Amino acid sequence: MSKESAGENGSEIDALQHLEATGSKRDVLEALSLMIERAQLGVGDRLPPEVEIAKKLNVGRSKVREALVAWQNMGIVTRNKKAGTRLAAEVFSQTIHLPLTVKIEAESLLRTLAVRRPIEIEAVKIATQNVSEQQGKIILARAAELMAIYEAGEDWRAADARFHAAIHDASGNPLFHQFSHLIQESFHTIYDAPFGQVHLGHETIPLHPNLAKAVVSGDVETATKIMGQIMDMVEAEVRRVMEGRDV
Amino acid sequence: MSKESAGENGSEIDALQHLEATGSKRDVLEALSLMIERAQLGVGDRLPPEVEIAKKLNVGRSKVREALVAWQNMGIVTRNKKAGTRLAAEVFSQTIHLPLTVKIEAESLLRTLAVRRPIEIEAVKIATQNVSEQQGKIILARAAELMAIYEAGEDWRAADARFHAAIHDASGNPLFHQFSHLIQESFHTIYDAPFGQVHLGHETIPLHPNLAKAVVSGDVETATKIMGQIMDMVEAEVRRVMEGRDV
DNA sequence: ATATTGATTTTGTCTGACATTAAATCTACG
DNA sequence: CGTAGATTTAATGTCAGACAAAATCAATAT
Repeated sequence: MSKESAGENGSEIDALQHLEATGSKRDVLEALSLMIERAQLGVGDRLPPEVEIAKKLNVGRSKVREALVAWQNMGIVTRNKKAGTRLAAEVFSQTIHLPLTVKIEAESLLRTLAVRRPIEIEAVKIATQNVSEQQGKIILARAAELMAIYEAGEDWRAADARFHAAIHDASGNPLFHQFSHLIQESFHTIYDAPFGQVHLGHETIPLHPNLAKAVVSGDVETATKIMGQIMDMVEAEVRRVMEGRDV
Repeated sequence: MSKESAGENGSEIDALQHLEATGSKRDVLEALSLMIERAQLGVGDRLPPEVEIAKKLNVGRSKVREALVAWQNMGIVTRNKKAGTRLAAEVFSQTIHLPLTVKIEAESLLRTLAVRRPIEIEAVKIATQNVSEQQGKIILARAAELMAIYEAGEDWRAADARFHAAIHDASGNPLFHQFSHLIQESFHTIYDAPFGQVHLGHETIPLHPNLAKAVVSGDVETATKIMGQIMDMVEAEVRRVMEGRDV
């Protein structure tokens, strides 16, 4: 949509004015999001070549590559030799009337959740079956810590990540940790800025101590049920945020 | 285990004799596997620095980085500045008496399956609920193609991948495709060589046409059940291969 | 009309240099 | 003698420039 190919002479991409990226991958992605919004790029449209992006943002081409590959892994863009980097069609197939960046973010967040949900449930199931005494103590401690930080009104997101990491550790399968890490990263690289204030998922925090108890007591059914509830609540919250920005 | 730090003077790592890597990421990982086995490296032991590996294998340092980062993402190694790249403890915690490379591969394969299982089941569930008529035709066609190739005794692995890809497409969520792609890649980058001949999972092929039918007819319960069976059978087959190499 | 060849553009890779970081070593002082 | 802090050093992280490979597009020949 919009103008089919944005790169015919490369002029309107100049919406990407240098933007003072400090150099982190995250900054690069944010700048690109903004650029996409400014230039009104849509399905299949091309992003500027790596070298141009690097020049404009004043970072190395390797950094730009790293960022674009991250998007590629998330299914947001496709990359081919000569054809360049293009916005992946599927991501934008359902058109809604939000600003494009928010649209990408919220939709991707829901897609990410759809993948995260079964992983978290499986992880907690295996963890509940295999948890050692020491690991159980860690899980309980993390839950208590999370609750305390939450009730104190501070930023509990890191504590939340640590709690889930403890469960992944207890599962004994490092891949759960890794995949969750990947997902976590996609949350943060793209969604932190717009959704940061919303403290996505805060309604789920009071459930976590009960989840911890179920895990250490070996109650698989309860543990997986609560984890499912948590995932459902996060999803509902994302949808609510989308609605809120809509209208 | 083994000699604690393998890099004190870099001499015994010379087991990594140049090995004629043709340059693909896969080749680099294979060469490193072999090197680890030769040098009898164990938990926490260090791999040589990137530059050395690159020099020995006659590839660019960027290639070596790419390969090591892939292993890092799979949880096989940890990477820190000065500390270098080390074999991750968790991966080797259960010591069995297989050659180290096979040990890594089979164990990692099982771990990978544990993550893949819930993803595939969730994907087929969503796909069954959302599948369009056209996508259904594709799925049926892929299943038929897979069956034909299998019965002809040819290599059906690519067809199998296409079948699953069709289901992921039908789910409408590109992330399923991406995650599955990541997993598929870990299968191939590490496990293809030793397990290639085994044609891992061949017992499951006759189930696929029924799975396709269940998906297009909207029968969620049957579809998820068959997918679960398929995953179980692959896992059982991996375990059997491990046993076979044991003793 | 179709196939082939060639030019061009863009990503992919290599190389070498420098920045950054964290371990290891050394030094000074209690 | 031992510990805190400063210095050295070795490894990954980043950058920039050059070249390789590939895919598109155009021009040409059959």
